[in-house]
Amino acid sequence: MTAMQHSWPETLRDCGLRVTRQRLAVLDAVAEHPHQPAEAIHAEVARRLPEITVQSVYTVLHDLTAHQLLRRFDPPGSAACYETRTHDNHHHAICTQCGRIEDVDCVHGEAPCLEAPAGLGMEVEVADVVFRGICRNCAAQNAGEHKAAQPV
Amino acid sequence: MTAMQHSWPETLRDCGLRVTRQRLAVLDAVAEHPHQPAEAIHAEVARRLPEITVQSVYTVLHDLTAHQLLRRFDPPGSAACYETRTHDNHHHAICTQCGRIEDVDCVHGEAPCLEAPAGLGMEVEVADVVFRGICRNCAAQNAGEHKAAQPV
DNA sequence: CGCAAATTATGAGTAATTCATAATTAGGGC
DNA sequence: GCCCTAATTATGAATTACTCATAATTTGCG
Repeated sequence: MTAMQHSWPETLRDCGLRVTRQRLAVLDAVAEHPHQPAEAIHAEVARRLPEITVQSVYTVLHDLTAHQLLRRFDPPGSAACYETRTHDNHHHAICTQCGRIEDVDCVHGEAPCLEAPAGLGMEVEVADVVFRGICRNCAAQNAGEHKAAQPV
Repeated sequence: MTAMQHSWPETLRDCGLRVTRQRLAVLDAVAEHPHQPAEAIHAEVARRLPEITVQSVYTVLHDLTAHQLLRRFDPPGSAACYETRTHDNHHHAICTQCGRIEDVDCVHGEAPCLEAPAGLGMEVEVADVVFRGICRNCAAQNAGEHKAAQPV
C-alpha cells in the first residue's frame, strides 16, 4: 500500500522534467488524496507552499498528465480530478448522490479491456468504464432519514 | 430507422410537460443531429425559431433530460451533448483526433451491462463505457499526410 | 557561479453553464 | 372561445473551471 516504486524526483527526471517544489507538492497531494479537483489540490498544496497559485497548479497538473505521471479523470458534470495510478487501465465508480469516486480494478489489466463491437468505424485503443450507483454511506444515510426527518 | 414510437407532443404530455414550440424544435434538432452541444443545437433550432435564446435551449435541454426524453453525454474535455436514444443503455465511441462520437449498441441491452466487481462499496446501477480511438476518416487522413509534409 | 531554457506567477480572458427575475404562453375551466 | 394561473421562456448577470500571454523566477548543466 505504502510502496513507493520510485522517488518522485527520479520519476520526474526520467521524463526529462525538472524537479521543482511545486511539482513534488502536487504529486504528494494527489498521491495522498486521489480524485480531487484542481482547486482542492491547490488548497492542500498551499498548506506547505503558501505562495503557489491556482494557475500554477493547473499548469503542473497539465504537464504531469501529459507525461503520464498523473491521470486525469472527468466525472460527468463536475470538475476534472487526478490520480497517480496511471498505467493500470483501472476504472471508476461514482456515487450519484455524494459524488465520491472509487477506483475499480480492471480485470484484464490492459487496455482496451472490452472488445470493441465489430462494425464500428473506429480503431479502439481504450475502453473507459464508469460505474454509477449509491455508495454505502449514502445508502445508510438514506435509510436513516426514513425515521429521522431532516430538512436540508 | 425512421420509426417514430410516439409523437413528441404525446411524449411530452405523458411526462406532465407542456408542449411548446421550443421543446418540439429542440427535440427535432437533437433527433436529427445527435451528439451536438447546446450551442450547435441552438444554432439549428434558431433557423426555425429565430427568437429563441441559448439560455432557453439550456433550460429545455435540462428539463427534457430530467424527464428522460433526452440523454446527456459528457465527452471528456468538451461540452455536453445530447441524444434521443434514452432507454437502451447504449455506449459511445469517441475519436480522439476529430472528436466525432458514435453510438455503440450495448450487447446486454439492460443496465448495468457490466458486472460490478465484488467488494465495491457501492450499489452499481449503471455502467457507462466510453471507447476511444481513431476513426476511419482520421486514420485515412493521417495515412495521406505521410507523403505530404507534416511538421508538428 | 553563471547562463539559458524551463518553470512559475501574474493578470486577463474564455467557454460552458447556471441563476434570478421579468415577460410570455399553454391548457384547464367557465 | 376566453380567462386565469402555473408553467415556460426571455433577459441579463454571475459563476465555474479552465486557458492563454507575458513577465519574473528557478533549475541544472557547464
